[in-house]
Amino acid sequence: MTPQRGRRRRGTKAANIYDVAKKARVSVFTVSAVINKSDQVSAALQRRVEVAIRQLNYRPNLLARSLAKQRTHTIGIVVPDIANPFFPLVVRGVEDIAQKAGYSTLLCNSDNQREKEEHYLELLLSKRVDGILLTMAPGRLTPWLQRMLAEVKVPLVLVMRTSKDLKTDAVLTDDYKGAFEAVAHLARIGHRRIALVSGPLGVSNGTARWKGYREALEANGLTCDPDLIAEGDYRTESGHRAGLTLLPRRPDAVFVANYLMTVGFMQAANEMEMRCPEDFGLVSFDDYPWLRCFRPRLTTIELPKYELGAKSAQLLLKRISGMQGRSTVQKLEPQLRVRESCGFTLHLRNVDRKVFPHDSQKGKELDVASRPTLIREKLADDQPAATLTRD
Amino acid sequence: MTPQRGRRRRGTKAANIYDVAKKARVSVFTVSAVINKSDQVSAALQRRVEVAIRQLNYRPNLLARSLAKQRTHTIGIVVPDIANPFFPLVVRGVEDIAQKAGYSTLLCNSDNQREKEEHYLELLLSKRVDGILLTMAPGRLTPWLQRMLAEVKVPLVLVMRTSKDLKTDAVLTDDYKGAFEAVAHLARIGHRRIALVSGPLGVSNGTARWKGYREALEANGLTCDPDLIAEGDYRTESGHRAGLTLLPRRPDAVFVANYLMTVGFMQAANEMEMRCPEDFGLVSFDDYPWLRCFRPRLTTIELPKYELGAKSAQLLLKRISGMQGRSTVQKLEPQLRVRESCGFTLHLRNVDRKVFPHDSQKGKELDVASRPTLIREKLADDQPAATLTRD
DNA sequence: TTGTAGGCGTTATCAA
DNA sequence: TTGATAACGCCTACAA
Repeated sequence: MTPQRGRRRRGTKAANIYDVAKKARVSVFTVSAVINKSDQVSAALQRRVEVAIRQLNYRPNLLARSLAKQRTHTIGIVVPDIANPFFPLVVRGVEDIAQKAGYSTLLCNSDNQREKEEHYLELLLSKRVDGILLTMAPGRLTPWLQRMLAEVKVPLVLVMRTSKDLKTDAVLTDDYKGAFEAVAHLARIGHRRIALVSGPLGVSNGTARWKGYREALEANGLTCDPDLIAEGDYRTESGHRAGLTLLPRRPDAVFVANYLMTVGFMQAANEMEMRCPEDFGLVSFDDYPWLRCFRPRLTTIELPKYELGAKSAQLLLKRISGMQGRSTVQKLEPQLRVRESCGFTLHLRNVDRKVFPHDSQKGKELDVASRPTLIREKLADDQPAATLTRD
Repeated sequence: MTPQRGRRRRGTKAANIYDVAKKARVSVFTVSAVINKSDQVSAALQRRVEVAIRQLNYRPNLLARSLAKQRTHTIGIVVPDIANPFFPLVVRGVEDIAQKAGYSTLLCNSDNQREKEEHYLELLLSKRVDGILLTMAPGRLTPWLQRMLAEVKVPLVLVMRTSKDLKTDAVLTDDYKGAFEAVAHLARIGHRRIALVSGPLGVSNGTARWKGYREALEANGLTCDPDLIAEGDYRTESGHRAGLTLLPRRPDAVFVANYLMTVGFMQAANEMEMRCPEDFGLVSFDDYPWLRCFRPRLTTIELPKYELGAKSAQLLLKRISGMQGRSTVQKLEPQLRVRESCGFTLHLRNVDRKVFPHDSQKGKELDVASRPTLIREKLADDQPAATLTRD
């Protein structure tokens, strides 16, 4: 009993490969071969098929193809929140690489909630994506899911955060180092009471940045005062709360572990009528193009977001195409970008101005609240012990 | 000849519905009914099936389901660039609504290139998405694709930009009105030579904002000087170029049609050592939380980004579930947020200070370069002829 | 209530 | 080179 494909009510649905075959008076194999450019079709038939395809406005059904080939050419990416300005560039990096390789990207927002995350992971597995990129929510993975991910053998690459529960590939930024540099810089220019607005400690990079902070203090002979530490959740409001708590304790400076919390922190400072860098120095994590043109211009640790996404996707695609070998952890280099929120020039004024010939040439007062752009940048190039940019 | 489903080499591949059926000693129908909660299964069998599902770690293959049901429960969204800070919130709005309705979201970046966009649209059609959200690239749609979109009858909602070529639903912000308000505000506070950094005129909201600018000038008895207009492409670099071109012509103020271009523009101002609002007033389009805490605090036209995405998705889902009726155009309301970049207080200083009792109470000099937060906000509430927020 | 078998649109195997 | 036909995994009319 051969299936009676051809007898479809014409016009109502999209043409399929059988329709094309019939119209071109060939078999479905031939059509399939033409579609997949399998060159083992005579030129004559090839042309006939192509004509039929055009006439019927035929478009291969990738769903059916995926089912047959057991390959969806789709990857899933689960991030906490695409609206957190950190992630768009990461996702863009992913999407660029994926699309070049013929893959589509399914986007999921977990809001850092384990439940949502697991829901999405299951969904992605059900959709039979070829691979998954994951920025894990805090907390531990359900053993359930953990087992499932292992059994199903879908390539999985962790992005930005690692997990004890998942022994897979990961692509990270070196957050320990970044935080260390940030705090070391603050210490170097004379700050003593350095506060921390930390990310959630349930997340690997939260603890990494926290550790960098602590060890940088230690390395600079400063003691770690618990009263100067506040744990946030990487969202604006937690930075705001941290500011309200910390600022009254009069730290010399503060290291804030991500951009959104810095925004909240600055908001708190505004409300309390405290100014940066006059009243407190600040180094923020994660840089954005617009930070160069608003004041106070933030001193930041730049994280290579696009590259992070791109590398993650590249690794994932390699795994998808069968690359074997132990799981890998790549760490990308962060970069200290010195501007004025750290209070650098504030200190310089009292210390040593002759280092900057450029300064006197300009014949201007070195006013922190104005735009000492060139001065700061010049200086950046001479900074030792840190990776700096010419911003 | 019944298909011999059951005889699969066990262990190597995921279990399917036949495996479950066999293990539970029932038919596939029963399994399917259980999976889809079709309640017409006796409790006993139901339990048997559920046990089998658990034992086999069975997970329905949504690919196969989609193929059978002709429904993928997936929508595609094509935006110019998710790394443009405008879009993440839009996408987030979409994703939230979609996921609540059981839909997944395929993300595509067109870079405003017709070619990429069309590539993605075709891909989405081939993937048989149930609907498409599209922020169109400049220029006209290929007649080819145009016809195809019509024939294939996939619900399509335009987001943020309309098109003459596509007679479908659209959800927009009222950009004409927003631009008008922005420029009218500048005129109202005394600026005469008002420049424009426009978006691409090949895009509907580019021309809408441009028109708003022109008519606001007219309404305020100002003439439109072509030398004070620069067309950008919504990206940072074009704003930078516009700044280098426009600033030497000494406009009183400038209206910049989106945030990224404002960033570029401010960068140019920095390089030219010109200050905002002292040397030029500025109103930017599109607001962000962090604009409240860096100086100059930008006066902006806020666009409801999240809502834009959410409404688009809602409309799309309705169409997907069969809603009939003529195509719709929804316009969301923009909102003027007065801060200091427009030069408001600068003018106030010379005009009328008594309006602000709060000011004198504070016993402070009204210094534009510092943080006249409360003053500005107070004032905002009294502003007529514009939708304002208490920021 | 449960089972059977055809259909969804491809790919892939095996003959011819 | 081509053709016929069995997977792929699920849904669902129709039968029992």
